[in-house]
Amino acid sequence: MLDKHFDPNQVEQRLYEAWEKAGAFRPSGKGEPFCIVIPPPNVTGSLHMGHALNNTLQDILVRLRRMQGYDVLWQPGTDHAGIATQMVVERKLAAEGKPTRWEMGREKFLEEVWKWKEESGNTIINQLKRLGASCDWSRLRFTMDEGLSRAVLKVFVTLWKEGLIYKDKRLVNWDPKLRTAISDLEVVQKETQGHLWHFRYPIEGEEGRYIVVATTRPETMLGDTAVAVHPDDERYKDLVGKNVILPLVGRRIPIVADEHADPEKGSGAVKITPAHDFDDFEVGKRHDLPMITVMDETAHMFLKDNPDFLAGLEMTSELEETLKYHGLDRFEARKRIVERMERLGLLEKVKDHLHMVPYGDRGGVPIEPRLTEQWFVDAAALAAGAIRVVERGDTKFFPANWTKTYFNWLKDIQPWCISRQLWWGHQIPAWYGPDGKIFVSETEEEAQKQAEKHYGEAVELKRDPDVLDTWFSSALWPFSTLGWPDDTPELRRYYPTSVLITGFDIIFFWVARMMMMGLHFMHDVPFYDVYIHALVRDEHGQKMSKSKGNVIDPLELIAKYGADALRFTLAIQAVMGRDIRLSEARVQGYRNFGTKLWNAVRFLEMNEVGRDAAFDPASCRLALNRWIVGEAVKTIGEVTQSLDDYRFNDAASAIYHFTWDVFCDWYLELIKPVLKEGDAAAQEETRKTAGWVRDVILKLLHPFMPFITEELWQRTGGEGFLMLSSWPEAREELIDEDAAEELDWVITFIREVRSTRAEMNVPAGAQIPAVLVSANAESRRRLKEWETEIRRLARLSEITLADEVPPKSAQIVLAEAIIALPLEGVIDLDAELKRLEKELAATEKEMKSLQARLSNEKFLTKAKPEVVEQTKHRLEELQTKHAKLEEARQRLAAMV
RNA sequence: GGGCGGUUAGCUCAGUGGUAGAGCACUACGUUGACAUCGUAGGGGUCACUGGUUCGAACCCAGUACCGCCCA
Repeated sequence: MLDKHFDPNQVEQRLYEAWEKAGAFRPSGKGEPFCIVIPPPNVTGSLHMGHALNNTLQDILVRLRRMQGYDVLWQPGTDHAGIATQMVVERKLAAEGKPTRWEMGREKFLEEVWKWKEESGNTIINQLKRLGASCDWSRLRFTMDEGLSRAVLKVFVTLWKEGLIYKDKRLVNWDPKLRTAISDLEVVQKETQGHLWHFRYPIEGEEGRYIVVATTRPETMLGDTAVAVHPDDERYKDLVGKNVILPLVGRRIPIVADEHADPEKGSGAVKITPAHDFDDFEVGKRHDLPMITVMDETAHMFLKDNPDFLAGLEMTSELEETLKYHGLDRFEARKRIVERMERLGLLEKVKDHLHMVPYGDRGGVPIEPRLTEQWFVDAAALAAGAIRVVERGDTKFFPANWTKTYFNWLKDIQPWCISRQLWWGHQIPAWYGPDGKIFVSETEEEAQKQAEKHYGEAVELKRDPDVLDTWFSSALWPFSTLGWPDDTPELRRYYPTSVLITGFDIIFFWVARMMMMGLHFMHDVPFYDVYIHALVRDEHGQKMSKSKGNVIDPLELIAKYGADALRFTLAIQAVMGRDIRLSEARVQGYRNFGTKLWNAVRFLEMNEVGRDAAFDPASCRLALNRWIVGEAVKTIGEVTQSLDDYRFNDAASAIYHFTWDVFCDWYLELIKPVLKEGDAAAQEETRKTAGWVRDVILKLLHPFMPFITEELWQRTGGEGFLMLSSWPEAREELIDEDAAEELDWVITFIREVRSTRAEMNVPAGAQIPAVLVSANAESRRRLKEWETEIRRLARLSEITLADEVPPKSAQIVLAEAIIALPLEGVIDLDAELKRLEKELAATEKEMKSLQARLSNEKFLTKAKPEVVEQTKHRLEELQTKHAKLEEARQRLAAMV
């Protein structure tokens, strides 16, 4: 006998281990392939709500397809997460009082990272298991394991040979805290309240004349190499071609005409610092200006012994003063420069200024554009294919609006900076000869050979110290995890994968790049469908963040309510294209749903409901059973179709509604009399039907709530695992409309009586008689059939037939008949009169609107015939009802 | 500035060109040996606003307002 409640903590781990031990997560090897590759969580990660949602949705699909007989592979793995992991380990070393990475050196540091990875890298995997994720863990991969690293090398070398990877000296986004280049995508713009300083730059040879430039970054002025004005700006026409003397430095720099200068903004003249600003860099290239870097890799001023800075300068006391800024942090330098300019009378004005400041998303400090040599992927070349396949529909986005976002980015794509000045990651397979000549190759030996061939003798090569952007290896994930570059059976069988499930925040970082790489190396899309899910917010719609303190920990909710409850909550709220607001009350509600199911099964168990594999629901004779079978079939159809369309919320709602509102509330209540005192044949049929419907529920619910359903399956003697059983079939021929109509009559009867009793303030415990008046033959038959059930559920002592409504009755219209509740002594006649009048009014209101519609010529001619038919039918029903109600009202009025 | 989304019950949200829905919260009552993590009944909505299309609009279109996100 089952306990009253399901205890997830006792069951989840045991079941999970049993599944895993039995190999239930492995592909069956039979049926059509179905494959999902997991968005690899960072090895540093621990499960947050986003993971919980992402993996719940994947698990739902994977479990569904498995039950449907597909050959399912859910490929798991983790990402080495270059910067994130390196930071975690650095922090750990610092906390332990160990030397910094710079002190211990690259090799030693990497040992520490690997050690950390072995110890802590699987935390999130274990957390995914708690969620119930049915990944094939025997195939767990890591972006830096041997096979995947081989894929990375091969891709890099191939793209290099094809000219799609190149090295270039360009201005890049530099994170001065992490001391590495980062890609455009890793830069976040933050609106910041700053200042716009207006500086006077003296015109050369025109004593006392200045040009005013406005800047938000005074510290960069030391690297100015021009002042730009708009070519059409009348104010400055005569100055173009002249020079200014850069204050504090003494450098002579030209005034150039360039459209970059906006006459509307500030003074209309702008200082140009090509080595510290992306726009200025372009201006510098157009006018062939020198590019002077004035900061080092940590964004401290770099002036002394800086040949670029000092080139052509005369040593003055002014310059000497400026050189004291060497080694200052950029913001301190800014302060001092502003002060000094003011002292010199060169600060015309300062205005508050709201502007965007670029921050590194990992380091959290403003990035400093920096002129360096980096490796780039020619993303534009690869993007063309990635656009084409989505345009053609080879890969579809769900919801479709993300397609546009995807296109917008790809159509304006910039070169992808893939080198990082970090240590943790795939080291770039490039070696340099003594003269700087580059040899790219998968192995050092091969590079040596190339060099020998090139130089005619063996030379010492030096390997590029940089590593690749983490997303470079992630981009290969759908094929590298399946074995590429080897031609493995898995690769042939599961690529392209069926669907990718991920968040919108990594469409550019990951989805687009997988598409580019997949097409280039596999000559086919990496996935047919891309389902983009929303963000999980707190219950007030706030983004969860540590600083706000509103983070809800999925593991806590799992501990409290079970994994099933959390999963169901996320699934039923997973509406396409809309964020999820998660509240604990909701999780609790779905935990209660589990309890409800648990007790329903418990009830069946108490009534000796078993499981008969040979039972065919088509053999049912009782309307009750034919009805519930039909309802179950409809539900099977809805759940299946919804999941096929990625409408997780609709699927979850359908099974929830059927289980609670139909199966528990009505079917189980209605079978109680049968099970207690029905004849043997009816009892047997009902037990078998109930068992069959219970199994349909367990199966339909299993992808959402794997644990409780599996447990119930086991506890009711189910063979094997529920998770490996077959998905139910929606056999439409089992839907019996007559049975549905009959049960609708019964249910309405009970509902109406209950409602009337409550309104008449009949005590809940009181048994009262009812009289069915002017019933036709079919209603009489139904009443005979259902009397026991109706009496029980409506708390009626007896139901008799009559031609007249007994005096002092409450009256309920049910189709052609009236249910009268003689309530002599109990009934409040005025209350009943009011009740009837209220119902009359509602009926009349609806009738009026229908009549208006039906008397509209255009409606009759233009609306769909079935709609017209429906409307007429409904009006007839209402007219009957109205007449009955009116009679009832008059009868009652005569008594008052 | 460009793009996308949102505005429906007290709260959180579904929803479809043809009778406005759920969960939670609320009110009343608790009775039927599955379930009080429950049951029964009930109250509560100008579907943001303004136009348009349509026989008919919460739904389609256009505009406005406010909120959110992404990109520059």
